[in-house]
Amino acid sequence: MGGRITGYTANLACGNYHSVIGYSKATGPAICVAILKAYKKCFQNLYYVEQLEDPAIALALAVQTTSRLYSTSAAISLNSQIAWYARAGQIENARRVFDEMGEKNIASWNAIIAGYFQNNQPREASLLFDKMPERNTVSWNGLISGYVKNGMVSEARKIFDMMSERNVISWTAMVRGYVQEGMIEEAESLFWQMPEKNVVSWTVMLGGLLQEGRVDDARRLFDMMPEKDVVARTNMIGGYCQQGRLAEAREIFDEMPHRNVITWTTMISGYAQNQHVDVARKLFEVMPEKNDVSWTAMLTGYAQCGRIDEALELFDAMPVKSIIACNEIILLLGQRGEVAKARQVFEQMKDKDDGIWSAMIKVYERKGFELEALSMFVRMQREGVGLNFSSSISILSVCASLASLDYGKQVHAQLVVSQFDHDVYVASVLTTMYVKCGDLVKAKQIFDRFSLKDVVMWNSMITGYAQHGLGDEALNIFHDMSSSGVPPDDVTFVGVLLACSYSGKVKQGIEFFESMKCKYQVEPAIEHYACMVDLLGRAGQLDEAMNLIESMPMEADAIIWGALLGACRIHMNLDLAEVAAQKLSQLEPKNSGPYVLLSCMYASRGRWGDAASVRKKIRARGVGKSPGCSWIEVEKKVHMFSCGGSEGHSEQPVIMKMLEKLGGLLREAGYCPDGSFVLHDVDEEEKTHSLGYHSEKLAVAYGLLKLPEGTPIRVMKNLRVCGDCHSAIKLIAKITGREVILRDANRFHHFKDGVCSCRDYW
DNA sequence: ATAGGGTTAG
Repeated sequence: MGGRITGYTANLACGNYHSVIGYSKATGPAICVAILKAYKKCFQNLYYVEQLEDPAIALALAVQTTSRLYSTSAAISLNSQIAWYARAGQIENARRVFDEMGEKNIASWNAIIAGYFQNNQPREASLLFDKMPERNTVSWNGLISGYVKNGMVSEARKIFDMMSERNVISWTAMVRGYVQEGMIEEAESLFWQMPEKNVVSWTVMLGGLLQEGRVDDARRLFDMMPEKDVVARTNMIGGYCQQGRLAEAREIFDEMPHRNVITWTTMISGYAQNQHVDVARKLFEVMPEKNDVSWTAMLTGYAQCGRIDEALELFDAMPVKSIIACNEIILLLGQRGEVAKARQVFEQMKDKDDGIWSAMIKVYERKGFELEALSMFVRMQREGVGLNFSSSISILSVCASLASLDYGKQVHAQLVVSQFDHDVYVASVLTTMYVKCGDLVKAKQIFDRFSLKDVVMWNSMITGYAQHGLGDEALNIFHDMSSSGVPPDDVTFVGVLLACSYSGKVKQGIEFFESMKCKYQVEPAIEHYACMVDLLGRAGQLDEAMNLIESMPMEADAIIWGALLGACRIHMNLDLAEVAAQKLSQLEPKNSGPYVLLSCMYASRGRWGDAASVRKKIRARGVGKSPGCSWIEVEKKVHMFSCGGSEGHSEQPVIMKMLEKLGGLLREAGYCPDGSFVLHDVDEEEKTHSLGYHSEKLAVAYGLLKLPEGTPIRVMKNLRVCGDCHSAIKLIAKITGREVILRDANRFHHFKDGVCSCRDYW
């Protein structure tokens, strides 16, 4: 029987799985487990074999498959069952087997203790260790490695010192512990003290040096090794690859007597990560055996150098789609804007980790599918998936752009529980969220709690104050930032310039703009020019603004022309407005907004002929408003408005579909639209108002009028309020005597008694 | 089999 076990091991190592199965004629319980492992490798494209978490099911499968061929009966020992359950993360089941078993030997105790360590319960493990009737070296070593796994190196060292008889494994585990904590000197000194070393100990030390980036030291150690096996060589290859020293890596690779999957994968990923994807692909094609890790390595190689089509092709061909590969593909598809496809990959995954959820949410957030992102968040809550660092940041950004304070607070609460809120970056995003939702007090509270602020933190507060027109407060923060020693970056100056712009500090703004380059070494980017155009324009210096646009080192974009157009509206400069509107219509052919605005300007001057000719231009281009819908949130009740659709209601079904979808999302998100749903088809409105009303905004205004008296109106989706809508809301605020706070893409508008208090509204 | 080493991502 012993001989057969050796045969099995050798065959397993060489990948001759069918030979392994051939040995099962004379099988015992231990062998049966081995067969299963062989099966797992052999049938790796059978997903359920990979998924076996229950030894009972695994056993049934083994008996079924093997007995069909060789009439095998088998059992898995109770000790193995303990380990099996523990590996699968089912520590309760492991404990049940342990508690129910009649006679426990040392191995049973060792197994359950190791299980608790694996499942990150070091305290329970050490309690059990104290209760053990007798201990052997395996028990002591298990304790060392258990503590190391849980990052408790000093505890491990105590045990190590306490042991009366240490073997190579005890020493190696301890060295590994120091390596893991980056305590490389301690690791080295212990390593050289070892009374006896084997390949594994050498490899652990080698890995430690490589982890520190000391490749040449590692190579010296490597050359000193009395024997080198696959693992040691693979380790060395990986080290060279990480430094981009591919030639040296390849030399070791070529000289190796045996290579396994991991060796090949290491080499392939080395090439892929160093801009040699095609070389990697050639190796990938010839490698004798691939697993999902090799496929994933190849895939990420393509992904990282932007060869998306090849990455997708590889993904489709993958027999087992690893979580990592799915993650990569979801992000890639997202970048490409193929959001629905990304969602499909997401839904098809059998088990999702928290990273996958954040990837999907990130895609939605980046691509502007805010409601979908929120709906994913709600689904996460329902399925008990906690927020992690990345998903909480995405959700907070979504809350910020929807001005959804309710969800924002929910996320905040969870961040407090998980203590992620101690992180400066998270806190910065949190601050931004409160700012965008209009809660400046809360934002400032969070901001003040951090004594060590980073740039992002400073920026979010400066920009926050600036966006609310609190120029002096913003500049005060900038002043504090300067004295704190954190150097400002490009974002800081966007905030500073905005602050100057919104509070009319023209001279100061120009000074900041000039000093950012010479004093702070921040090169002005297009955003800064946009701020300056805005600043000069608002102040009525339209020619200066135009001169700046013409002298810019880069081509002006839609934001810049939009800023100029806005300024023209304030100061009624029709000539420049024509220029700006024309540029805008070139840059954004589908956006009819600029021409609508222009026609309004002519109309307000009584120049009906010009207004009509501009509207003709809009029609000639065939641009209608794209169908869309918008919602407002009033005391947890949702009011929805449809808008757009070209003339003749041709897109009405599309809109209705969108509304249905939106309604589903909102219902799922915990709103109760039934009974408080207001659907407005605004095309009707549009007919009665001959001039270019922005129907969506008008719908909102109309909706406000219909709200029950005394209803507090808090926050809206970020609408861009255009002139006509503005007067409508103003009028309604006067009629109803109700206070309305409305968030624009740029700032807050405050309507009371028919007066709007936002300073620089055009 | 119960203790020690290597590969894929944010």
